Amino acid sequence: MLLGVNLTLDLDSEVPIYQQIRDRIVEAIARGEAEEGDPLPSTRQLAADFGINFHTVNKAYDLLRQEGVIRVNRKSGAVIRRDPRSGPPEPGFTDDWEDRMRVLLAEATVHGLGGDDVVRRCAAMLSGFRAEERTTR
Amino acid sequence: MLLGVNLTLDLDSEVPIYQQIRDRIVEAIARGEAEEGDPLPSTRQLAADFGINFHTVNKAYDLLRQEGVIRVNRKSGAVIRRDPRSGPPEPGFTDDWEDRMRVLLAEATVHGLGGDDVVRRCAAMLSGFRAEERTTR
Amino acid sequence: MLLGVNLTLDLDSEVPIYQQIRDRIVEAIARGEAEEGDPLPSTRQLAADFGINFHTVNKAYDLLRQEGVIRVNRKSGAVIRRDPRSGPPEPGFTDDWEDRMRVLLAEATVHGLGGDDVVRRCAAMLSGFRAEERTTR
Amino acid sequence: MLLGVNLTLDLDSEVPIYQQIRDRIVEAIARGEAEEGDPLPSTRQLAADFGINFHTVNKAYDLLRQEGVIRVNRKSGAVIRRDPRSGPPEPGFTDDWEDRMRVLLAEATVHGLGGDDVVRRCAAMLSGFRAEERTTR
DNA sequence: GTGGTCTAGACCACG
DNA sequence: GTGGTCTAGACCACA
Repeated sequence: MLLGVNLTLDLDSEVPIYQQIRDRIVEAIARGEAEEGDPLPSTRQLAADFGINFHTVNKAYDLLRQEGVIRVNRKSGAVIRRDPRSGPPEPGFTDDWEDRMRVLLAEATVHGLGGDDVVRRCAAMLSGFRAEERTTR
Repeated sequence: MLLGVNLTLDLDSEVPIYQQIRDRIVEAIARGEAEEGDPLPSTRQLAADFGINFHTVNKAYDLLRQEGVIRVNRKSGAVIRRDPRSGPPEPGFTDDWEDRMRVLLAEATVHGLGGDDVVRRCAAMLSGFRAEERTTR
Repeated sequence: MLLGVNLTLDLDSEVPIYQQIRDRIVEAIARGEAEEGDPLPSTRQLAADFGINFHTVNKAYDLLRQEGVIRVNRKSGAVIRRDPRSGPPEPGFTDDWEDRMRVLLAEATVHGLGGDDVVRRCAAMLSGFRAEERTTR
Repeated sequence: MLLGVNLTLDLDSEVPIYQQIRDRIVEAIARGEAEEGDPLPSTRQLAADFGINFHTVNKAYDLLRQEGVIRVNRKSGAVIRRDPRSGPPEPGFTDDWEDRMRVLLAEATVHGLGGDDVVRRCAAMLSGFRAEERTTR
């Protein structure tokens, strides 16, 4: 699967570019567009595709490597490391994740999104991941 | 309701302090600890309580004001503007919120948190908000 | 304690400069020259002292942060996080450490350093740490 | 003694492959699995066994040759040069070795491994070498 | 004044 | 051809 060509970045966003790259790749893996062992574009290639500096891509890949999402091999570049359904999360991840989720849920609540509505939207997005997964495979 | 005394900030976190203040206040409102019209602590008061610069608190309040969560009067200071169940979210909010939620959900999926587990945790946190709400009123 | 002025770097070494900075700081902490909460020089300051780029120092500090050795605070810069005697090592550290130690011990053995000699030298270096610790405090 | 079949390499490790080969061979010699004059597998043979480039193996052997661990004859290939107990280390080796050991010991100290614990682990690994040595001969 | 981000370009290590 | 290191300088976010 050719990852990288279908990423959409907003170079003017306040969200750092390297963070956007990381987010898009995590989403792509969740959607099942890339599975364990699949290669990512080379840092310089991806940088050229988006007209950004390769160091920026490098930082995104390094972040993904620290998170255990990809492996970086000197020869073949970066490849997907984790399969979406490869066991329970690392201890420590869930706590941090719940903290961030709590803020996001509180925000929805404060802005008038009902609890049922929120849960429905989350479930929809999650099954959206699985639906794409079935299609692209 | 005395908001502010029970805020917990981590001055060494990588999350900006003004963001933490904003997050804690949003959470408190979601939990129903403050309703429309309730006053927030003065910026100088809150800054003194935590030994931080009052400009930092100012920035947090300004962010909340931009988000439509509080109103700032010259005389009476900052007060809660919205009630958690006072109507549907502003147009534009939901799109942005879903973008951020999608990243968080993808992250959970990639790290091996099952969709059912995720939905269950979200629902639990949301009903946690409502439970506290009932108690504190 | 003024850390940084007494670091010695070899800019021509094959060992990356950022790695040398990291190593020297770890050694200084082991020797007790800096304890929990002590500040490190600012990245730009340390870079200027050695005539190197601040990005290089940045990378060293980032490495130390990932290892849990320092905290990086937006206001006050980097400070020592771990105290040399603050509890057992993280799980996973020891395995990796033993792998590296095994190679070093094998190397000594192959080059004719006797096991007793090796153990004696290690013990001497370790008590050297403690001795300095006692002196500088 | 058939060296090479029991080497375990991690092609995805951040440690260069040639370095891993060198490390494994040094460990094998320390364990007494090979003594002075014993042949190493041919570079092409070893490369084929692991599906790696034979230049990589070449680099590892060249490194070992520079370190004085093996001799390379045009005809008979690479053979072990030193016996683990064939005399004192070369001048210069010990200084360099102690520098690297100091870093490793400092790291253990900083991460909370006690000095006694460290010495005990080192002694255990060293006698592990000698135990295997006795068995395999 | 602190660290963080991004760009740009050079050189090296690895395989 | 791949990633890693280092340099250099600009601009921004945070407190």
